[in-house]
Amino acid sequence: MVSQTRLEYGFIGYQVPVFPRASRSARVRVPIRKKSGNNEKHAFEILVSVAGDFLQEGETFVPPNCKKDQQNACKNRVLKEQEDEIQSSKCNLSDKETYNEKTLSGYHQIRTVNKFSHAPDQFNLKPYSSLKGFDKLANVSGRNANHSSELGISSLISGEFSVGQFEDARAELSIIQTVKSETLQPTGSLDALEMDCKPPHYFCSGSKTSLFKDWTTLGPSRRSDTIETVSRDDNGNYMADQRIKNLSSSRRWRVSPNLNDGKRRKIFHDGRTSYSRQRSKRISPLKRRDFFNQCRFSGSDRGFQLDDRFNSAADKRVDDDNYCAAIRVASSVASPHPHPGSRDRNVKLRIKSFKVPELLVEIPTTATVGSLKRSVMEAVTTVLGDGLHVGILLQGKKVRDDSKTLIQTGISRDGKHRNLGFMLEPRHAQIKLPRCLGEQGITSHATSFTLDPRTSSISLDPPVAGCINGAQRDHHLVPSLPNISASTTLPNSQSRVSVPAISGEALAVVPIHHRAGRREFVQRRIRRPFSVSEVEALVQAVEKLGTGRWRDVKLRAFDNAKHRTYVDLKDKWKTLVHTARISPQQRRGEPVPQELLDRVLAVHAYRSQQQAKQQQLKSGV
DNA sequence: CTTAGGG
DNA sequence: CCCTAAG
Repeated sequence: MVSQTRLEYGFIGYQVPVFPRASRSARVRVPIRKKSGNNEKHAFEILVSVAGDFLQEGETFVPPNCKKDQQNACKNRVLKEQEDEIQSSKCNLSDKETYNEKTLSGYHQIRTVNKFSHAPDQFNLKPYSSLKGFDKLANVSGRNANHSSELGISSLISGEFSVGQFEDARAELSIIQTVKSETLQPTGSLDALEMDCKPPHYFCSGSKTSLFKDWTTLGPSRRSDTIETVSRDDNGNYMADQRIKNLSSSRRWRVSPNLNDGKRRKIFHDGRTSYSRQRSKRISPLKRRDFFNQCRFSGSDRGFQLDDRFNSAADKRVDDDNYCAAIRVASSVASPHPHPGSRDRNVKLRIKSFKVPELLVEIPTTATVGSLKRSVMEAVTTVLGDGLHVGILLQGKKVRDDSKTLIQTGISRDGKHRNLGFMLEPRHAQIKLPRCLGEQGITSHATSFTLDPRTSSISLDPPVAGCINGAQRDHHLVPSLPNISASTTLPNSQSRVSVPAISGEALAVVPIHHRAGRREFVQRRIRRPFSVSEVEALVQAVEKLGTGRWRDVKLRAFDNAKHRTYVDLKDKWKTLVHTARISPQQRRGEPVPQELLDRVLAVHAYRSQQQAKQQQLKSGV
């Protein structure tokens, strides 16, 4: 039985950011920046650069421990050659076929030469159905502000999206063994989306280590949608990087769409219900921890300030919330005479940007491109449709009272520097779920799905079912309820189940500072059994270096295997020793040649002996 | 960040 | 593979 190789894709295109996988190993960020010239050309560059974030199994790579500037230099070299390649191939970017072929193949070659192994995994989501609602979204007026914007957002979200990607991705799929999504989208980085009564535009964002300094659009647009670019300053980039660093692990909203019926779910409605029910059925004890981890929920007072042009203390306060989508109102242009008492004046709010939570798609290599597209589609719609509500952020503070007027809250005054923000937040709170209570952090829908290549069906990932399911019962309560998770006040996650001696009343009013000590959940790495040749390499290295120098072993024998950390190697050695000791009948997986196992035992025995001697010496002296 | 071990 | 105490 051949184990299924799977791909992990991250997405950043249309406001679907990718966050770094949690890992202790170094991660390279991908670059993208704005240029104001030929958008299609840029699209290509971006794709190339984005591809740089995906490492292909079995190929060499820049060692994690290599100096950062070395890495960058390396990357730049790749990029340079890449660009040269483009020039020489004279690929016509306006011709989609040519564009795809040239760029991908060209890039592939170059990166191989340069020991970079990447796969193009950039997707851009293209709204191609009616964009009704954008007008509503753009113009929010009077006391209906909340309602209006929610309408607009809902319309936007409910709109149909197609998933654009390379046409020849199929070929790539067959080549790529595994793709890791790397950091593409730092938390809170600028995701400006101009939505001024226009269709959404495509863009991606970069980070400090970007090869490109600015923003640009992503991918050729099938439609004649306007493409705009939004720039961000270097300082913003830097800050974004800092944030990412602090996060140090990925936060994903994993999506578990149910595609078995082949029908498109209705966002915000029936889909949600049927969803959770099915998920809850599939929860397995195996994933209990993940389940717990994913129980965390986004408090209603979190959000992003995405637009660097609005940098402020308030921005910093919320900037590492990358679960919530946020909408930034660029300017609230009130009437020329903003009298406090003039209630019938309208306020025009222009939403500058918002952010969609991260999502992760896991899909077998044998899946078709079509199914991949479908997967992404489902992932996106599921995340978006799983229930969001709109939060209002005024000068960094959450406006909870829905009954206040804009004037009362100050939203209508002085449109220019009001720092008004909208947040798209998960609808469901976890507050009624004791098991989730102590969990730090947020996240209401963290789900995942896998796609079966044969049936093209998407299976739901068990872990998250229960919490979401449970939470949904309470989703009406959420928007103005204080988040009582009180997690940050608890010593640690040990208090997860049994809440310490804090009265319920106290809990209810404990202010939440989610970002402090909040933990992300992390996608468990894909299991990748060691091949015989890997075992061979490992044994050889250990024979040479001995046990206890796993970093050196890594460098020596697995330097080009990005997915094998020294901890992995140490663990593998441990299991090898175990395997060597048990009877062959008890062994599982690909059989390891007895010869290797003998060597394992020999080395192990020798090292143990040495260690014992050391101990004796110590105690003797 | 690495090691070493338990889970 | 994950998690983490220790160094």
